[in-house]
Amino acid sequence: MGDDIRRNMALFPIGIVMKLTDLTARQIRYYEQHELIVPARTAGNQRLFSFNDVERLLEIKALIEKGVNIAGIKQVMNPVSKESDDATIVSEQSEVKRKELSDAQLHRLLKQQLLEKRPGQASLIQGQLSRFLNKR
DNA sequence: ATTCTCACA
DNA sequence: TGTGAGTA
Repeated sequence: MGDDIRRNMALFPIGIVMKLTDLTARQIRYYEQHELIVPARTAGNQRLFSFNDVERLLEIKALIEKGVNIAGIKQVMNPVSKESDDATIVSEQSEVKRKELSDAQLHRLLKQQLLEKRPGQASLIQGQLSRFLNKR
């Protein structure tokens, strides 16, 4: 799997992930505390999430809605894999260029991401995707 | 304007 | 989990 790195590239800040997953910042940080996700951090201690993180959050959200608690989710979900954690922080550039990335290049990545996922989960993601793209 | 940690009338 | 405080 080559583009595995791309899936683990830390791209977006918590604000975008909130719109992407419909979770509150509180919840996202809470799940991180319980090691359900391990987002990367910028030099300024800002969280940077990857597609993997977002997908995991969507899975977590689905389970939570089914009444599963943190303990249960930890068992159902594979504990954050080995060194596959975000080592590549894509952001941390000039403000302007950062927005360029999260607009043009992001669309390209999102498209690829959707193509590689199975129809079932892909549609699930597209739902969140629409809301994300309608941000302004 | 955003995000972060901490703490609880 | 929400939310406000005080930062970076």
